[in-house]
Amino acid sequence: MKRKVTLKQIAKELDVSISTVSKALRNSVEISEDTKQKVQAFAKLYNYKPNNIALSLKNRKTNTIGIIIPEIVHHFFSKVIRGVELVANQRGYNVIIGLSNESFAKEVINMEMLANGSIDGFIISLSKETLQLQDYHHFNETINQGMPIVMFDRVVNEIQCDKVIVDDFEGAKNAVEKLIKNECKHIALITTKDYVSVGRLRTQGYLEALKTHGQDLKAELILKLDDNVDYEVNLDALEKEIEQLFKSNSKIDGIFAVNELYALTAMRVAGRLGFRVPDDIQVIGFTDGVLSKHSTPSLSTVSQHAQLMGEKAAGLLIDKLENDHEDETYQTQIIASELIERESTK
Amino acid sequence: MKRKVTLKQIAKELDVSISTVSKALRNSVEISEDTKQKVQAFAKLYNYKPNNIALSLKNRKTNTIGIIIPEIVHHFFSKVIRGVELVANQRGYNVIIGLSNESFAKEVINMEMLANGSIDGFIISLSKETLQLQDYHHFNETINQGMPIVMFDRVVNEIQCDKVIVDDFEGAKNAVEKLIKNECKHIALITTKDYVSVGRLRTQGYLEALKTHGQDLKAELILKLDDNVDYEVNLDALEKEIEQLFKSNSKIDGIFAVNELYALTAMRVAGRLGFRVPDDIQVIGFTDGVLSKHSTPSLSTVSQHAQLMGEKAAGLLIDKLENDHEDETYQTQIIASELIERESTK
DNA sequence: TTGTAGGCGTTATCAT
DNA sequence: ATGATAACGCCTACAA
Repeated sequence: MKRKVTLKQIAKELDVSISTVSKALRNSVEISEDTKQKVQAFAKLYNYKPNNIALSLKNRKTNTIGIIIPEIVHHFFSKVIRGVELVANQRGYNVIIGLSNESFAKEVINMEMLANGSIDGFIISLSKETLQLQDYHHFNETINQGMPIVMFDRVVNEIQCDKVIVDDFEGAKNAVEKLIKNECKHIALITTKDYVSVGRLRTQGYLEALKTHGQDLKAELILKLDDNVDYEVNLDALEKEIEQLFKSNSKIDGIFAVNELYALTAMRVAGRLGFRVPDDIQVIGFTDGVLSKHSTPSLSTVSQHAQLMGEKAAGLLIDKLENDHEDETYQTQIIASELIERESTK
Repeated sequence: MKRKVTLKQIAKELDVSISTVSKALRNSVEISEDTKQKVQAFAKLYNYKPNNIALSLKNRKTNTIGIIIPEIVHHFFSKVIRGVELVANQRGYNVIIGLSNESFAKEVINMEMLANGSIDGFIISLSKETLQLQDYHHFNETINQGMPIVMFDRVVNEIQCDKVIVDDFEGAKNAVEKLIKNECKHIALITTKDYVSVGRLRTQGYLEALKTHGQDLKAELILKLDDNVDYEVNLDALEKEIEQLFKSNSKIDGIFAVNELYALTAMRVAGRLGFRVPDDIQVIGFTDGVLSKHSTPSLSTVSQHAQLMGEKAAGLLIDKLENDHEDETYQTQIIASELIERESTK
């Protein structure tokens, strides 16, 4: 077992100084052809590669970016990671991941762990708990220490940094307008409580669409669910809630749901109650998930272009990292959402 | 903007030496209570945290593990990552990801990038291209340099290292036996070409089950698909292949498919051809995916316990990293698969 | 053309 | 009780 070879070892073997080796390997004109040959041949033979850690310490630059997300077993987030990784790799960066698991404490710990020199900058989507607590001190501290942050999707005004978001408001509005155009007169909304920023914006889009098209807002058509309940493991509860919605509003002919699970469950419950999708009820969800495409009927959705978000976020971060003149201006890039029509709408 | 504070700066401010500060912060008995108080208070005030990179260089240990996988937008792999991250974090490690995107070249590049000091060890699942080329030099080189590797799921005998696999053979055999017990007489197999190790093992499990129960092996019941075609974006092609299978064997009453997509597509095609699942045809897939649970009818599957695989892999790796006495013995942990019965079987 | 020295931030060993 | 020094691996300004 041959350990990784260092400059020092090469220098010793060839009986020259460390700096000669270093220069020879970087093809410096200071070094004679002869020595260069010798050194380079030896280095190649022993497969010399500079030690990243030493370089990081010397250059005070790790060429690594940290991404903190609430959950990884989730299509949206894994697509974002793919985008981040793609751009990061192209530009010579590694990606280190931290999962907050929707917990404020884990988010803080993860960030502190990485902020101590391990990475050059963060890409982050806030945990639900952080959104509820509205405690953003760890972000501001990180930024104050000169470490740039790019936030995506779940962002918040209180933090001054670059952001990448999807146009939740417009996306929702378009979706609901589509339903209106398809002659839905009683469009229900299945959303989350307002502290989840994206849920709030999508709700606003729904309201705006109704208003624009002169449809009355009926409170009983709006179902606000507690996003802290894990309905994925507690499907029955979700179904009950939605069933309730249908029962108290027999005229519902359209549904806009702010995520995939709500939308699919709504379709299922509708089917069970004897409604036909899309004939009796049309449904649109808001998601990048796989289930929509494979469900029967397949679900029309507002796509968030998750991978693109990741690419943009990585691009913004690396631009900032590589721009010396500390740009103290922050931008928010808005990714256009896209309505993908499938079988659940006419 | 206050940059991260270092020992040096604290020493300067308090007019003591760097080593005094270092010792004081680690509560060394060598240092007077007085000085300790002063130093610790100051450190706390300026939120001093040791620089990870400097520690890594000094200790020749990064406390970071690298995970190289073919794809991240995939339930199985993201669950594995979650498991790895969970254990890694518990034991004080970070996780850095590299995506091979099923490409041999990217796998090699990613590994070389990380092997130069950035991490202490690897967790890897081979890319399809690597499996085809059967070129494993990069793994052996890494191992030779003293960097431990743990492989999971897509493993290969040629590489000597710890491994975590699911019992593909047994899992497949059990699934097919379930179909046999449910009185299927003509069980089709939808699988991949043999170079994908897991595909091969699952195929063998199918064959074994038939043999054990005295069912004849009929070549026309086996559909071997080219796993290089991305059927996810080319669903039509997949449907055609499967339709062909049905058409040439009108008596098929059971299907075992080695992944989720094949199984779901088979169900859909079966439905379209007028068969009813599970009454006319029973179907079992092999996967940890979400689609199975949410499809109609929901799909019975062999679960791989992906997260557990990740946890085990991380545990094995960290054990090896923290055991000085270079254990030159390697173990292969086999995770028991589990047949999850849903609506696609009786 | 080659080598020396200093520094990135930390800790450990060995003086004082 | 405190401090100087060396080392981890690398690079580079400056000597020789």
